[in-house]
Amino acid sequence: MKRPTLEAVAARAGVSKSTVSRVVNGDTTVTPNFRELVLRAVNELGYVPNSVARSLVTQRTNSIALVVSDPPAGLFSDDPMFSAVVRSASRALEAASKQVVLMLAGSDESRVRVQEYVAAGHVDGVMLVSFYGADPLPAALMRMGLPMASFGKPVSAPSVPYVDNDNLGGARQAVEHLLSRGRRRIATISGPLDMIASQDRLTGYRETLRDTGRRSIIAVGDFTRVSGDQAMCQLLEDDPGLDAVFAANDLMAIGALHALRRAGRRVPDDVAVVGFDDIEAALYTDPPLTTVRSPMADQALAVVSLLLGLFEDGRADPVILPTELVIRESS
Amino acid sequence: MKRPTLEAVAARAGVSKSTVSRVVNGDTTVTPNFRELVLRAVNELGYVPNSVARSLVTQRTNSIALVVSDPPAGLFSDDPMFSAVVRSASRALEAASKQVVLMLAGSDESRVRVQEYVAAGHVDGVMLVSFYGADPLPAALMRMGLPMASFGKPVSAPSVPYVDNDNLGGARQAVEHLLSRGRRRIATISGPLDMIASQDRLTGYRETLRDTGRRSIIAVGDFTRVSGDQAMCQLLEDDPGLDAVFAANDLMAIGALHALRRAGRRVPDDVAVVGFDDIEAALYTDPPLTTVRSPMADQALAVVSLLLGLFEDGRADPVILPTELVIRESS
DNA sequence: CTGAAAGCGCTTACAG
DNA sequence: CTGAAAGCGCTTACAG
Repeated sequence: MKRPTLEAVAARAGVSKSTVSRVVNGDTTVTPNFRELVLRAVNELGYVPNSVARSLVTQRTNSIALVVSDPPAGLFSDDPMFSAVVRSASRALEAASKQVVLMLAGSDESRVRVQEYVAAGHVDGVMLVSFYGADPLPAALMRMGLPMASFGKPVSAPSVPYVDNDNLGGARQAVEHLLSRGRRRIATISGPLDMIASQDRLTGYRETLRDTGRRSIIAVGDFTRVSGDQAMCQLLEDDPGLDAVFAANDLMAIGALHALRRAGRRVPDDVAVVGFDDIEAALYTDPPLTTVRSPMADQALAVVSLLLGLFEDGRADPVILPTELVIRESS
Repeated sequence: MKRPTLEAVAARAGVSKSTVSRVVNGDTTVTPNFRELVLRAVNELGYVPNSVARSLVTQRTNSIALVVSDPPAGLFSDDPMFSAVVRSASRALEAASKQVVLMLAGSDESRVRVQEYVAAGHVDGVMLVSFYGADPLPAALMRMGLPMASFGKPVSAPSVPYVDNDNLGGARQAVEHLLSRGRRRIATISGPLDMIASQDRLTGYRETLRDTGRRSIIAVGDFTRVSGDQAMCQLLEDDPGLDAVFAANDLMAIGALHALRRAGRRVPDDVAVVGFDDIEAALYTDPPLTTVRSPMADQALAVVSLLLGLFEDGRADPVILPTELVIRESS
C-alpha cells in the first residue's frame, strides 16, 4: 500500500540511490545499461518521486498561487470574468509546467490564511487579482519578497508588475462610438470608485465627453447585475432624456437592460447601451450587447510571462493590452 | 533574506529544537517559561514553519485537489456553475482548514499531469467534477487509493462516493409544473447523453409525460447556450405546435429563449420555458426564467463532508440533495 | 517536562 | 560514470 521510494528502486535495480535519482531527473551522464536497469525497476514498482521530499531539497515547489482577493460580498467571484481568469491562468501556467494553487481571499481571516500559506513556502510565486480597493493583501504579499504579478494594478501595491487592458482607451472607444451614432446625452454606470480599473474607465468616459463639450451623467455601481439595474433607474430619474449609457462592465449593462425594459425604453431606439468585457452572455442579451473586449487569455499569458521573467531577471514591466470594440445591436 | 528555521529559533531562545517544535504545534506540556522564550524568539525572527519539511515527516499535505475534468471544448469551465463549484468548494474546504489545489483537466496531456500530481503525493484527497462522459480520469484517480469524492456520479467510476442533486426529481417537478399550467406539447432539450445527470433529467421528463399519456419531443444539446439555441430551432421545426420546453440547464434555456425570440414566439404566451440550475443570469433573462434549483453551496459542503468522513472511517455513502422549483415569468 | 537522535525521501557536491 | 555521505527543515519516539 505504501508508495515505493527511491531506495526501493535502487535496491531492485542493484544500483545506488544517486544513480536512480539521476535517471529519474533525466541526467545524461548515466550509462545506457544502468539507465535501462533503473527504468525497468521504476516501471515494475510503479515509482513516482515524492515531490514533497524533492521540494525540501531543491527549495522549489513548482506551484504558483492564484490569489483572488474579493470584498466580503464576493463581487468578483460571481463574475463570469472570474472563470475566465482562473481558466486562462491555469492553462498558461500549465504550458509552463507549473501547478496552480487557487486561493480565494474573501474575508480578513482568509487573507491571513493566504499570507501564511505563502510564507510557509508552499509556492514559488503568486499571481494576484484583487477586486477590492482597500485591500491590504497585495502589499502584505509584496513584503514576502516572492515573485508576484497582478491582473490589474493593485491599489495597495502599485509597484507590483501588472497586466491590464487599456481601460482608458476602451472607455474612449465606447463613448466615441456612441457619439458617432449621434447620441447626445450619454450617461455612464461606473464600477466601484476605489478600484483603479473603474477610475480609468470613468476617466475615459469623462474626457471623451469633455472634449466634445458634453457633460457627464454618472451613477456608481459595483460591477454586479443588480447594481447596474439600480444605477440605471437612478440615471433615468436624474436625466429622463438620456439616449445612451456606457456601463463599465457587461454584468452592469445586463442589469441596465433589465431596468430599461421595465421602464419601457427600447434599446437601441430610445437608449443605446454599451458594456465592457465581452463576456459570453453579451451575445445572448436582447438585443445583443455592444461591448469592449480585451481577451482574458492574452492577459493570463502576459501575467505568466511577467512571472517567468521575474524568476529569471528579477525585472518586469507593466503591460497594457489594447481593447477592441465589438459592435452588436444594442447601440 | 533566507527564512529562519526551527534551529535558528532554538538557538535564539536557548532551548532545543524539540521544544520549539512543541510550542509551535501547540503542545501543552511545555513549561510557561520556555513557551514564553520560544514565542518571543519566533516573533523576533518572524519564524514560519516550512510546511514542505513538515509534510515530509507527517505525510500529510493539508491540501485537497479540486479536479475539473472537461471535454476538450471546455463545456463546463465556461459555465457559471463552474465558478459556483470552485467558490463553494474553496469555502467549505477552508472551513475545514484544508487548502484547495485547482486542477483543470481539459486534454489527455493534462489528465496525465493530474494523475502524476496526485501520485506524487501533493494532496491528501481529491474532489472531482467530471463533465465528460467517457472520461477515464475518475477511474484512474480511483486506483491511486486516495480518499476521493465527486460532484455527480462519474461514469467511469460509479463506486466513487458522490453528491448529486435529485436530477430525476427535479426534471419531474419542472414537467409537472408545465402540465399544471395547461401545457400540452412539452419538449425538452437534453444535455450530452453520455452524462448521467443528463440521462436522469431526460428520464424524469420522459416518465412524467408517459404517466400522463403524452409523447416526448426531444433535442439534444451539450449544456452550452449555443447548443440550446440550435436545439430550440430543431424542435420548432420538428413540432411547430409545441407550447413548452424544459431545458436541462439554464444556459441552454437562455439559448432557447434567444431562438424563440428570433422565431417570433412569445414567452410564456406561446411557449413556456423552464431551465435547471438557477444560475444568477436566470433572473435577468427576458422574461425571467423559471428553473430548478439545487444550491451548489450545499453540494460543496456535502462533498467535503464525504471526504472528511473518508479520512476518518474510510466509508462514505452517496448523497442526493433535493431540488426546488423556482417559478418566474417564463412559464 | 526537556533534549539528543533518528528519520521522512529526496538531491548534490565530493571522491574515486 | 558511479557511489557514500551530508543535508534540506521538520517531527517524534525514546531516555532521562
